Amino acid sequence: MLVPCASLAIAHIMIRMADLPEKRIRNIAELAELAGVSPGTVSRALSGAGLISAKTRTRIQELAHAHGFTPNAMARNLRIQRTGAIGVVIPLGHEVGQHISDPFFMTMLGYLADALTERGYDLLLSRVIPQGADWLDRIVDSGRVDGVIVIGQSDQAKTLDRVAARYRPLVVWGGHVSGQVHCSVGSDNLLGGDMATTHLIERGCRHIAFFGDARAQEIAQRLAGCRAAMQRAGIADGLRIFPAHLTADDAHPNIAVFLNESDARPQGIVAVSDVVAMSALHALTERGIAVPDQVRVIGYDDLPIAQQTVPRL
Amino acid sequence: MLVPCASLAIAHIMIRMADLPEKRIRNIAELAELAGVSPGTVSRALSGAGLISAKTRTRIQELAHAHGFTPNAMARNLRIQRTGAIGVVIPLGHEVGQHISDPFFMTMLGYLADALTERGYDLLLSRVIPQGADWLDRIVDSGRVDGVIVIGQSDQAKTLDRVAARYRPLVVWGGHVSGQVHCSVGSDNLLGGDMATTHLIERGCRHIAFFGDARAQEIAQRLAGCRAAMQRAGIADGLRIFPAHLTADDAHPNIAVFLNESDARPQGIVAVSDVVAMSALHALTERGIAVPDQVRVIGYDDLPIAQQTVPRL
DNA sequence: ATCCTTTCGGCAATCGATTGCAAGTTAATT
DNA sequence: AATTAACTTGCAATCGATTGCCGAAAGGAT
Repeated sequence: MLVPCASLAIAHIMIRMADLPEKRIRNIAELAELAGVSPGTVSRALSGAGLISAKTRTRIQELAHAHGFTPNAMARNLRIQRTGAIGVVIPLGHEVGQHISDPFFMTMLGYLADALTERGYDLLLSRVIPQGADWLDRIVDSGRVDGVIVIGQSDQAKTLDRVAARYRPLVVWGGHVSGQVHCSVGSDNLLGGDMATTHLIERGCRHIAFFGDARAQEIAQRLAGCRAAMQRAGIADGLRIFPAHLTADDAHPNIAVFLNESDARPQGIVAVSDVVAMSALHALTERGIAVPDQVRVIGYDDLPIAQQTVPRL
Repeated sequence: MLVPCASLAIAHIMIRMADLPEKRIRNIAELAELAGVSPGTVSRALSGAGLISAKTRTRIQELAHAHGFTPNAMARNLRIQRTGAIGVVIPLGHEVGQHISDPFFMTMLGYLADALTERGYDLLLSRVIPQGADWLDRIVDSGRVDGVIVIGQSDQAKTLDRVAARYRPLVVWGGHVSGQVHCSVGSDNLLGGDMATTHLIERGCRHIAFFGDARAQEIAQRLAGCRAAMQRAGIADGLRIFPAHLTADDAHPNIAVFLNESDARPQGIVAVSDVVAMSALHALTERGIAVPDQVRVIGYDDLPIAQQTVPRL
């Protein structure tokens, strides 16, 4: 006999539901029914500005609060065509092994998160490995974000330009080249590379090693700045370039190998990022090479963590 | 005469639109009209598994691709009640000044982002300063995420328990206390605190300083472990506690002040996190105190950045 | 007491995609 | 050739909230 069992179970459920301090309200319509008004009225009561009497509003708001009801944000987003979220995209084009846990990204992300959440935006993070040309279109057209921040141009300048031509709330962290369509924010890589190199030259370095993979636009610009400074000092042939990757694990052995080539040991190292610089520091101290007495090292990003190394960068 | 101007302008616009390789398709219905089928068919063609003939599918897919059309993810999410995003929440209850840019959060976030994006999930990040009891309800009921990860219990154990009782896809990074309702993942803080302290005791430390604010549950547990180890060694009165905050800026002067109290300088420092430990290292080296010869320091999190300090933690 | 002005709240369309059901078309079998 | 089976595709409801428009009710003025 199934029927008695079923009704017993149902009765049980009903009792348990009655035990609960409140029945769970799932949408505006249910709350409207409970309050004896129409869904539209509930919407106006909860979302603020609509024309509605003060007492109806407070009554409905209290009811909503008592039942722990929060209107579904996605339905709202769909209707008003606004999400309150900014997409942060990290394209890993030239460095497939690089992870978001890289200190540079994390620092960037941290500051972005602070700034955005302080302004009431949420942050939708995607790490993409660009394959095909529509990776950015998918994010931009997904309707899930009000704007997009791309961290690093990687090797995707063409895609960025194409999307930027039709989608305005797009900002790219990275270098700037004349003629580019997309809006980019970032440091002056050319000048930075120049400054770093000049700094080393002024301190007597003649042989300088540049650690970094010039396929990414930003890095290429830093290298160009570095070259310019060397040329100005008339020691353009003292520059050696090592395509160190941006991950610490990768950079470290790379640097170690290089240091073993004893001929023409550089007196200065320009590292393309602080992570690489720290990796270099490490390799140097392991071999008992004094920094900065024998070899000077200069990094780039000025990450907070770089302040904690001994010796400091 | 406005009319000719207007029509000229319109003609101009139309010409420019014709110049474009394709007209922009904004939704499934427009693409359906273009393809001469119904919206439902387009949906089936693009979303994969539906019953539809192979040639209609490829035809529509090519059309969609040619026009750079991507279906609106939010509408889809609303309908299928799934978002493909996991909410990561950082409640800053006891430490209002703490930012996401704190290295511990960043490291956590980095690994989470790697793991989630590798599994096809996006990551919706919110930093909340809990006020009122419904901060977590708002996130959980917003309908924007399929699950929530809370990083750190802060002082919100009650709220976490209440929400966990009705919402299952909720995981909290933090300590575990018997009787708690919410599911937590984390290190064994009690054991960790014990191990760190024992390590120092074994190396001859009798006076030990604990740096950390015990209001947060995790930290309280680490302190308890520390106490236990001291008691076991019969030197329970050698422990001093300093409520250092979790930010480096805050911890540093705190520690400096403490070190100036020359009486009973500790031989060992148990720092509640690596950031605090690094801060302590800093303050010590600034004063020319040898680590680990005069004072030993031990941290907690084992962040990658902690490997880069000299001396190592 | 009647008329006019304001304010309140309900109805229904809308945002864009998904999907069960049924109708229509084609292929297969007897 | 007729009947059945198997596919395709269209129709329309649905997810949950927002909002323009219109009728109803309340308040004020004469």
